[in-house]
Amino acid sequence: MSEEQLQQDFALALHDTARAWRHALDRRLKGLGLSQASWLSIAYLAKAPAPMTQTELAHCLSVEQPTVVAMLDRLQRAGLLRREIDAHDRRIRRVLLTPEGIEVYAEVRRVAMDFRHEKLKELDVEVLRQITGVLQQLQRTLEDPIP
Amino acid sequence: MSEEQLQQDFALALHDTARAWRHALDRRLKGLGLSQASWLSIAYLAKAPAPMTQTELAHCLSVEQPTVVAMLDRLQRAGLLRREIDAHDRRIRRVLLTPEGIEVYAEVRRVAMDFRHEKLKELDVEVLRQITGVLQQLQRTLEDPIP
DNA sequence: TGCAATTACTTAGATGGCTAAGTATAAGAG
DNA sequence: CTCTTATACTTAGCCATCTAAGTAATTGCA
Repeated sequence: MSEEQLQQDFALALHDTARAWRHALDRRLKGLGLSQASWLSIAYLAKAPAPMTQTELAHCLSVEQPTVVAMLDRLQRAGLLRREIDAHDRRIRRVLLTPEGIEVYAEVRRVAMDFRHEKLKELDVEVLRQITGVLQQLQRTLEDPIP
Repeated sequence: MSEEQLQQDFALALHDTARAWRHALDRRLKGLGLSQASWLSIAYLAKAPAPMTQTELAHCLSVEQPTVVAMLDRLQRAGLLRREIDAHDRRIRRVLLTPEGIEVYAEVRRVAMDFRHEKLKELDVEVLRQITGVLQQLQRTLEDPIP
């Protein structure tokens, strides 16, 4: 197989596997009414030591601000969080999970952890570590603004 | 690092790297007015030995039929393809690239190939081969309807 | 042969991503 | 102190994906 063909296969496998992962996890989370993106938002909010701003959340998730706005709108409608205007800077909204949001996070966290374990347990730990490292390095290369 | 943490890091790296790849390639293709998904559709259509049906294209791309419908609507509006009702089965629309579509494919193919080479050339071929294999295997596991 | 089931495509409406442009507020330069 | 600039969020509008439900045409069984 030519190097060119291999590079094409890799690009396709990266794309398809990421989608298959998201899709399979979304199906698993469907009963809880949350998709992977929503869950990730809630996870970062739950783990933060203090209420985050929307911009901080956008950085954590590596998405743009309007994406966060829409996501929070949905989660707020679902009663899982609320926004509070910062006391010292009226431009800033701090995002807080509601008790219901905290509860949902606990359940979803377990489901996601089980899912990862179930899908990855067959893989050798060293292989997984190596692949993770290569992907992280590739990600940095891709985000390099030079290209 | 615990195995659990490693699995979490892998899941995140898979998701983020796939998005970074798509994003970087989309930026590169923007001058040509095509996103990665559009380009992939055109590539399959260009390489097919005979005009494909929309269902066949959906299978190639591993997406659902409505996704293909929307994609083809856009590409048709852009003048890159047309649909023709099959002579023997009036339910079927065969998709044909226009001369302009064929031209665009030739350009985009070169850009995508250069992009892949540029981003992956630093990686050892054997490592790339191994990762591709693991991702493909994982994808099959994820698509397994059992879970 | 005729109607039920299947198949191919479309429409409707949701999620999740983007860019570009708008609004409100704070910070800083002069 | 004022006016420009920068920051935080929102809105508007697009692309890509999904599921569910609808339409048109064919297949196939009784």
